[in-house]
Amino acid sequence: MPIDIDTLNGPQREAVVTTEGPLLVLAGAGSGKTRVLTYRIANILEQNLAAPWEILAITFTNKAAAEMRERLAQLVGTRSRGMWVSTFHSMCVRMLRADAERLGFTKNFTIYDTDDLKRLYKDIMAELNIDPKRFPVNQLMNRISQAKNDLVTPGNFDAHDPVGKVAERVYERLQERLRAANAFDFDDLLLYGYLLLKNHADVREAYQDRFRYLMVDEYQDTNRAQYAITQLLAAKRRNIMVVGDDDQSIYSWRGADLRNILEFESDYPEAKVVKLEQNYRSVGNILAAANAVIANNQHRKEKRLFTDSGDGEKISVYLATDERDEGRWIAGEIDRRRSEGTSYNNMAVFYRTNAQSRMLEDMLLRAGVPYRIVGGTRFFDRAEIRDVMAYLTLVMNPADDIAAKRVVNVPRRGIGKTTIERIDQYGREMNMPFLTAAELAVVDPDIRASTRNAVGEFIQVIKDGATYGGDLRKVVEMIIDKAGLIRALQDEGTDEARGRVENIQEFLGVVDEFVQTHDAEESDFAAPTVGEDESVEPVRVLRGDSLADFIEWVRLRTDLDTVTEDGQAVTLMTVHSSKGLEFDCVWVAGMEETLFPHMNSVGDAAAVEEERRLAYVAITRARKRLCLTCAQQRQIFGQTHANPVSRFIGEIPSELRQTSGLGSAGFSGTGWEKRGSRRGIAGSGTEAGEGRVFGRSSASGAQGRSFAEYRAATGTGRAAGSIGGASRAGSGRIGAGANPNAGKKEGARATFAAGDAVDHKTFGRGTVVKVDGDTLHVKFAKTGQTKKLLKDYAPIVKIG
DNA sequence: TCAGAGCAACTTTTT
DNA sequence: GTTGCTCTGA
Ligand SMILES: Nc1ncnc2c1ncn2[C@@H]1O[C@H](COP(=O)(O)OP(=O)(O)OP(=O)(O)O)[C@@H](O)[C@H]1O
Repeated sequence: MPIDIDTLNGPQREAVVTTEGPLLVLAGAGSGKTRVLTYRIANILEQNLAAPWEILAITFTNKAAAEMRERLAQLVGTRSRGMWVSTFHSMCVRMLRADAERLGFTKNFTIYDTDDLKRLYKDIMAELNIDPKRFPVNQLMNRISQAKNDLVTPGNFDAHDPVGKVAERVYERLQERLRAANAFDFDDLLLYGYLLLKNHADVREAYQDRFRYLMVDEYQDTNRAQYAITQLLAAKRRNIMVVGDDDQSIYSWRGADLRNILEFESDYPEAKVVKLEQNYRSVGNILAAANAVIANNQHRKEKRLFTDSGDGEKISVYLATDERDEGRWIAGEIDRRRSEGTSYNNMAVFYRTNAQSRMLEDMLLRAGVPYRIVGGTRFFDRAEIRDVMAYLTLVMNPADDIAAKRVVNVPRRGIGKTTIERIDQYGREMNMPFLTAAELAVVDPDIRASTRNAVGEFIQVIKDGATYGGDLRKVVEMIIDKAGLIRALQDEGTDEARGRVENIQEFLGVVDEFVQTHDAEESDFAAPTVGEDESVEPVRVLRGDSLADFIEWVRLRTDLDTVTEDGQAVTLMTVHSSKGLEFDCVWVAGMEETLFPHMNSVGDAAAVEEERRLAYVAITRARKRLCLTCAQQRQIFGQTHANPVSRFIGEIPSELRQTSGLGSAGFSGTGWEKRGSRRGIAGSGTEAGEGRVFGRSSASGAQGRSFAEYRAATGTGRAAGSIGGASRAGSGRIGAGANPNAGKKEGARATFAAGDAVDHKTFGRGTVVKVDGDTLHVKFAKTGQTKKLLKDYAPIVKIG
């Protein structure tokens, strides 16, 4: 089946058939860059110019990678199987797994996320006697992260300011500690990936020989490390295609450097440049607005961008009185669009900062609009899940001190701060991992016998864990069991503990999901090895049967990766997360000065330009309809601020806009949005036990989303089906609107009376014991306490 | 050694 | 509005 390049326009086709030599596609939003890249790969495969293992495609997120793989499968069927389509970070993990020893690490290294890393920083700062008051951890972390992204190693770190001097010391110690723990942080993946290629010529050549074709999407947001890796990989064959839009560069704070794409032509003087000028995504008005806004940036390459589709509706601007009104209006509009036939999946609400999601969530909840949130607290960030992960990690990598210290006394074994400190210090003096030092502590007569026993017990859990074999799910279950994590929680007997147990059990569901989505068909080609025969097809490695694979998968997973078409729900996310996506209807909330553009950026011309690019990204995600909202006043930090309307709104020509709000104009309420009345969604009651009305687990308190919600959002392909009823039940409860139709009519205008069963977003289920004007007295089952709540404000709905 | 209370700083954006 | 830290009393 030849691929159908007739659906492409002239320049797109040109890019697709230009298979040899460097190629730059620099083009505006929605012009089909990603599509071109995908078709180009399909074409290369179709023409037998390269085998699938000889092609490397880099995307910005894992989700984008998965989508591209899927798209390729549609185009060329099974031929694309096993191809390396991944993010820079994932690719580096693979490279490092193959050759970790060269860098003084072992294959079973751990990847530290921000939370782990912060612990390590605090540890180091205590060790080096650095006062976190004078030198904030975050500041040091940023500084060092920046250095890593710029490929500055501790030896080259040359700072003269006070913070820099301190950072220099911390950086040096950090790398020592990470190496000792056999761990990489996110930035290290790139840094060491680069160093591996740079310093080991034979390894570098193996990669250069393997990959005949190299393609990088979203090239405008690559940082120095990613750029350098790309350069090294492409150096030999120079068959590199990069795709991007300088107007969509929004990650400079993470080290992304526009020069990488702007200077592509000087890096590769023989490069062919293709411009795409037709936008296939948005209607005329939206495109005109985007063009007008971005034109205000001084430092950019002028680009033409047109569309053949009609003007469409005007851009609607809603001036809300406050953030509550804003959310309420958006919910109402979503409802309206939905009744006009747009599915929830084709709608999205964006915001500049994660903190803004709270009010939006609350209002959608009241409106009965199902939503899913991208970002914020993740399921895997919950304490109990992190504990489980720490045990698993430790079994795989006993040198991981952060993990060891995290769970040495979880569940409570009576190992206190003093003992931990003692073991830690001994370990550091003797230059050995915490776990080894702990082993010696078992025979240390200076430590109480009971404590020594407890330490011995802990070590045994880890040692036994390493001997378990077979089925991944079984292994994980056995480790959890041996550690006694569930038992300890059950003994607590509180509702909160029960919620945690539930989460751990749901975590086991994640393991199943992982195993099922990583079957033999999904296996990837093994990493290149030194001296391999180019003509022989590399073996394909199943990356889904080991603890190491699972842990890596969890670590590199982001919430964005969980956005699927499964279930009907509106998507809520930051503008940053929306890059590369598209929706029929888009609402952008918080279009105010100091929020968007953010106050930290105002006053710095370059930063304002980046904010404007961000606005450009937001606007260009919309296919048919765009609404921008702002609030006259808004609570930030618990204080009320009155901010002017964002300059970006003013930059949209007024004839393209239609303004409403501030009072009543343009809003036809239906009654539910009034304070005090609401459409509670009586739980569809699919889950055994307590039905959850809210997206958060009522049993486990307010931290993070419930797994049910998470899973609903994940429900990837086949896994969703195989989890079966549970999964479907889950997807019915993404966010608020359990069943999109439920509660729509009859649930409206709920008032409260004594005896009503209610569900509170934070406190869970309860019963109204008394109604006192606007004040409800609710007795909550979980705490047994009675709380006074203002019925107009509390996130509460009537159930049953 | 540990739990709970009280308090402080926090939020710009993420692989 | 929350999360993580310190302090205190048992
Ligand atoms: N030649 C074409 N004919 C019809 N539709 C097209 C064509 N090219 C692209 N599209 C559609 O336009 C939309 C945008 O394409 P794509 O996501 O590849 O653009 P992009 O340039 O990568 O966008 P952005 O930079 O904004 O992420 C997609 O829905 C795609 O299917």
